[in-house]
Amino acid sequence: MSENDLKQEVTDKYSLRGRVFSRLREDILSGKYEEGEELREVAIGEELGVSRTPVREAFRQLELEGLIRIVPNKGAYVTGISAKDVKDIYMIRSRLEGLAARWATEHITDEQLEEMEENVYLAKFHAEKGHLEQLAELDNRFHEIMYEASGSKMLEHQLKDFHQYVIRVRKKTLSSARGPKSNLEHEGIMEAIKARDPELSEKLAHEHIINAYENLVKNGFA
Amino acid sequence: MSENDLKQEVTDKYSLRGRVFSRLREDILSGKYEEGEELREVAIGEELGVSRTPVREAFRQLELEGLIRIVPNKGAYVTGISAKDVKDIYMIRSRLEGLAARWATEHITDEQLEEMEENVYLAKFHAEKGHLEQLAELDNRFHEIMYEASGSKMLEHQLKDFHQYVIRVRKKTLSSARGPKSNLEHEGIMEAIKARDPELSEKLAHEHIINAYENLVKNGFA
DNA sequence: CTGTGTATTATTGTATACAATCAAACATTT
DNA sequence: AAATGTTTGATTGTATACAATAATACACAG
Repeated sequence: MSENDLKQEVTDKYSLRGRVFSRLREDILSGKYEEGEELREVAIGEELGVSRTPVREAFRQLELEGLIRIVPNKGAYVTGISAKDVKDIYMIRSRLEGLAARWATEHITDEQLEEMEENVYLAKFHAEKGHLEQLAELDNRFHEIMYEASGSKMLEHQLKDFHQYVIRVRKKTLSSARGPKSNLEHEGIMEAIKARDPELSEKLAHEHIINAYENLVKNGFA
Repeated sequence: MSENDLKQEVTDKYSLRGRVFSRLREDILSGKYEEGEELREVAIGEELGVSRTPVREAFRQLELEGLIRIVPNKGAYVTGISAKDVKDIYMIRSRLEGLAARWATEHITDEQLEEMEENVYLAKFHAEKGHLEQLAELDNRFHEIMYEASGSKMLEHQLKDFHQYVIRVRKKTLSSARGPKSNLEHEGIMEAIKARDPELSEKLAHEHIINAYENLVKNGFA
């Protein structure tokens, strides 16, 4: 719910521009458009059945989201992320996720905690079955719950912005099978939150992201 | 230099849209347009002598920057920042500035270190003279140097995004005279960087932002 | 007088027409 | 043949015209 809360502000999915924005966003993150590829206004417009105007406006937004780079009078190009960028992102996230965990410890509601428990429980099931797809989905959701539980729109916004990069990186590394271990760490964070121990939850959430990054490196990411 | 580096990508100051964007940004941050005020496309366009098209595109960008909020089919409104938002921003910044200081310790160049020393030295002078305007300017610049010295475009981008909020808050509190104390803390951070002590520089930079926030609260910010 | 429905008007959303810019192919000169 | 100038086509930048939407004022029924 709160997922859409923020997004709708920005994407406005009932306007053409909003639909173009969402669609392009998806297509870039899913890898349909590759790094460095040029996006032409008319081509995109024709493909989606709209004029250049909404496409251009969507471009401006995608640029600020960091997904494309617009060179004046030339064109729009899908941005690449360097290995250094990825490392920086994970390090920044490690700090912010720690903060989110701390705040979640202080503000989480009973409903949110319940969803978290359900999430961890379900993930354990899918981990045993080897359902990587569902596992990735639950992983994403776990973090979102924590962002929402932090009670900070500002922090939630920041972290969700980063999340798109994480998705892109996952596509590249073909979602390495860290699932089970990741879920164990989620459980640890959750227990710290339940125990109302902000110090511990922050520490664990911080380490969780560091571990995720190290796994990424181990699995051959540049 | 690197200041414009990032900004130009986004603002493109030689296009009408870029000029509209920069101008509106300034006007909102300077307080010309107040919180909640509605911005009409034609009115802004007429004032700046351009059509609605570049204005609309600028609006989309300002929305993602968090300066205005666009309600579909209704209008664009200057966003307000709540006391809670300000607190969250400072807490988030405290983490990220700490990280910036740590990375700066590892990557700072001789030139950057020199500019930092000059900055602290000059600030000491202006602090004695009571030149609040220059002091604020040098304060901003100190942080920018640190961002640049961090060697991380990602982190630099994040922190500069937040900076606009800091400017807005300053306008509200009429820049309380924390100048001298702040500069002393800058000096401490710089010394830690010079001593190549990432642990210490991170800790000091972190505390620096916390102190800035507490001063804000003490000086009557809600 | 109150509440509801309708017309009016202002404003945003989208499409299109025109201007400016850039890149590449071609021609021209040395 | 190499370097430079020029034309051409494609693409973005901007302005304007038209469509859709929302808020307001007003009329009218109860």
